[in-house]
Amino acid sequence: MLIGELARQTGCEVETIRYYEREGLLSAPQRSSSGYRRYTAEQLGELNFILHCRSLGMSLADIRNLAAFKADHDHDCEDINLLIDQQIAKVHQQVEALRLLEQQLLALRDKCHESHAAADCGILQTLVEAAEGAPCVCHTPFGQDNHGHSQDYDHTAKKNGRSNKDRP
Amino acid sequence: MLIGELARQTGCEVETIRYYEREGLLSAPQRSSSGYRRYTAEQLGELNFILHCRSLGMSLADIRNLAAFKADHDHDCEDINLLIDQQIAKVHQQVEALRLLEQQLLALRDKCHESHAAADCGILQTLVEAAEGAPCVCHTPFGQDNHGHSQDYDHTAKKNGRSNKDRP
DNA sequence: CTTGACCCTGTAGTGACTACAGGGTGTGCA
DNA sequence: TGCACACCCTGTAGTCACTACAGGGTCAAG
Ligand SMILES: [Zn+2]
Ligand SMILES: [Zn+2]
Ligand SMILES: [Zn+2]
Ligand SMILES: [Zn+2]
Repeated sequence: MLIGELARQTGCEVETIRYYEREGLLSAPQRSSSGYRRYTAEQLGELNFILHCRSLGMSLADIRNLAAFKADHDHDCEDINLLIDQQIAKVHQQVEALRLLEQQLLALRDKCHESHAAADCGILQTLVEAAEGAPCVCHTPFGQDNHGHSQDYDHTAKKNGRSNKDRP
Repeated sequence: MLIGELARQTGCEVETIRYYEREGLLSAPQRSSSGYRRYTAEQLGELNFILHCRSLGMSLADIRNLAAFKADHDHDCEDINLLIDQQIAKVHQQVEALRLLEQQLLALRDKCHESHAAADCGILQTLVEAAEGAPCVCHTPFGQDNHGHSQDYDHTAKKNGRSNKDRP
């Protein structure tokens, strides 16, 4: 099977397959005399495994780990569970963050109903005033006194909690 | 005000401020004789505006547009509403996609309860069998006959209805 | 013998930053 | 005066998971 056929069977693009090989996720296939990649059913399974994991939102690093666990049959599956649990936690946090975001955007959207000049637009006014330190519908949940607003939408929280001196 | 002070007041990192200037989001400040950037209260507001919009999940391109609308006072605010509505739609789609993802991960997690060898792990078995074409708990919602599974987790959907990488 | 579909490698681009390298500037203290 | 040290500058390259070429080679059909 050539790469184009594998791409057709998996729904994965040719360049992505080559990328996975470069990244060491997909084992390097045999080559024809002219250098064409020749795939077997085994590699079809390998690629489907990767695509399945990707569809569950796993990073390529996670998938590499998972593939290593898969190869090491006697290894305890505790690490697999940990990986899945971390993935669940990550996704859950993202859901929560995005739900909050949606509420904030809806509150902001509610500031403008009918068409008018930008200078009078409640949305723009809210954004400009918030930039000057005023409380805003989007980041002031419910009649909350909000001094020093600019520190409140903690954009550093998105990274990992604290920002300044963290080194990965 | 030098760049470090602006960073302290906004909670934005120095390199990010320079990045915003390079990207044309923040107007270029005056320079001291030695080339140091000197910021005024106006630019503090500009930066807070950007950070506020970023905290609402807007892209830098959206923020650039919004800033242009802000400058053009007589422009109709219809475009602003459109931008916000699109942002809401985008976030909503992400929430839905991630909620589905969470359910899929929980279903998969449910395949393993107690610690055992990787070879016997229900999670790994599910993933391997799914790669071979079998239906899987994560992508077969409810006793559904699922032939040709590999086409089902439509990885192309990520292009339009983006999955999880947007909000790290 | 040409057309066109397919294959190869290698490089560069995406978004929104982050992390240096390698240098210059300004202030306080002995 | 010398020096430490905090801060500033530019420019480049890295992150992640691809995607998009450029510029070439291979192969079967007509
Ligand atoms: Zn309006
Ligand atoms: Zn707000
Ligand atoms: Zn298990
Ligand atoms: Zn599945």
